[in-house]
Amino acid sequence: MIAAAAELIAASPGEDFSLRAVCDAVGVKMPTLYHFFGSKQGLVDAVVERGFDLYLGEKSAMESSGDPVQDIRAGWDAHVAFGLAHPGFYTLMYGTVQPGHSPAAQARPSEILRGLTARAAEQHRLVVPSEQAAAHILVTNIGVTLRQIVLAAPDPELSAAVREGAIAAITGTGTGPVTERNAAVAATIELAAANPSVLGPTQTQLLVEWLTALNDARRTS
Amino acid sequence: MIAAAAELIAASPGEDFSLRAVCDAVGVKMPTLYHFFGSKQGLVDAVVERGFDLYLGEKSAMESSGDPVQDIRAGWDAHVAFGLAHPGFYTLMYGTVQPGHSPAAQARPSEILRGLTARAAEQHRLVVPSEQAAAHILVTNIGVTLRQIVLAAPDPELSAAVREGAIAAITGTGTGPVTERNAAVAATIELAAANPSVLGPTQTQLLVEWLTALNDARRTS
DNA sequence: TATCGAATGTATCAGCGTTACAACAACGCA
DNA sequence: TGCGTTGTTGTAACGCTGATACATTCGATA
Repeated sequence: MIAAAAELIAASPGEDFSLRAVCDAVGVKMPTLYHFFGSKQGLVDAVVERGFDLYLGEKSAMESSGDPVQDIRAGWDAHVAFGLAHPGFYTLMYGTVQPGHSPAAQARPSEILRGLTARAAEQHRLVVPSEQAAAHILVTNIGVTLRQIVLAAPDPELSAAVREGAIAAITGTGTGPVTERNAAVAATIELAAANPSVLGPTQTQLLVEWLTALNDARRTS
Repeated sequence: MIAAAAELIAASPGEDFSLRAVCDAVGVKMPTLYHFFGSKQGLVDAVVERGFDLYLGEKSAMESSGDPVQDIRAGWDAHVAFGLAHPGFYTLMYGTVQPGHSPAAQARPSEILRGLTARAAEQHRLVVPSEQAAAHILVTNIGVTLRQIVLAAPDPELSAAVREGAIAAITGTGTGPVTERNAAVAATIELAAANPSVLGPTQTQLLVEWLTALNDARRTS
């Protein structure tokens, strides 16, 4: 039944859908639907929940690269790809505007993102608090995805530009503390992490560890 | 009549509104409304148009600072402020998801923004094409505004951080200039060489070699 | 004054989300 | 085997929605 509703939603993204159409598609009458979901919002919530399951299913399929910032990059692209592939779902998940009521299921992807920014913060690679970095990434990621859906015009170049801009903003490779001496180390870490093919993944990993140690020593001195 | 509709929309942002409620508020019957607006979407379009008029009215009240990037900053803040002040309007203007159909009135603010980025480009202050810079600013500005409305949690700090991140991304004050990155790597090499006790002499030497390779790879790319 | 078109009220339609109520099946228990 | 309880489903209806056909009124123009 959820599948039928999802199909109708996917068939006309952004449009509203009729409970009776869902019932007809399943071959059931309306009280049955109300017995299980209680209201239309209940059905929508169930569909959204399934949407997040689908999203997280796709996302968890990709293993971690070991580098949190690289994982943020991959997560960003997966986020955009999911939104463009399932605009109906995505609209319900992130595009519905009801001040105060935000789907509880949104917490799960946000938690993953916060985990990544927290790891990045542990490595002293963020120039803003971990929470704000996660919010920064999330809000720009949602913004670029929703905009592409609204305009019905995928723009991978814009998505990549916004992604790198956001990452640069939270890692401080450009904005604020350029004058600080350890900013140079932070920028170098980012440069190495963003180009793992130059030294190879293993040496890059080691390099990042060394630079982190160097940065820590500098901070404590 | 548009005012009455606007009032109802403002009264319950994100919610749908009833044409009959509008008619009752104005003291008129439905055929009158349909005579002037043709359909509900027609009324909504008229309200959106008025919303943009209001928005541009506020915006044009502030004079240009003479610096296009500073104007982009001011425009960003005005955009967010308008969205938070009139979430109902803003949702209709930028938050409705109907692939293919985007309000024509959106073109006006976008035109202003494109004018600013074009001026910035003339001054050689952008590292991306003028059009992409405008899209970058717009998409992040909308994203941060919509998100604050959805969460019903104004966050000026986040807005400012995203704003500076976006501006840094298009002006290249952070990510772009290769020379700056090379300078960062070079500075890190000096730092490591000056503190061989942190990693030990052998690892420090290896680190310097790697960083040199990384710097060369960056320079040639 | 006569006429035409714009503006407006009356009444109605199909469709929507939601619900009260009755009918039915499946189960534990005597 | 028979009974009652519980969970599920169909019938019918309510009030509301956006939208429309039709008759009517009003004002400007010729």
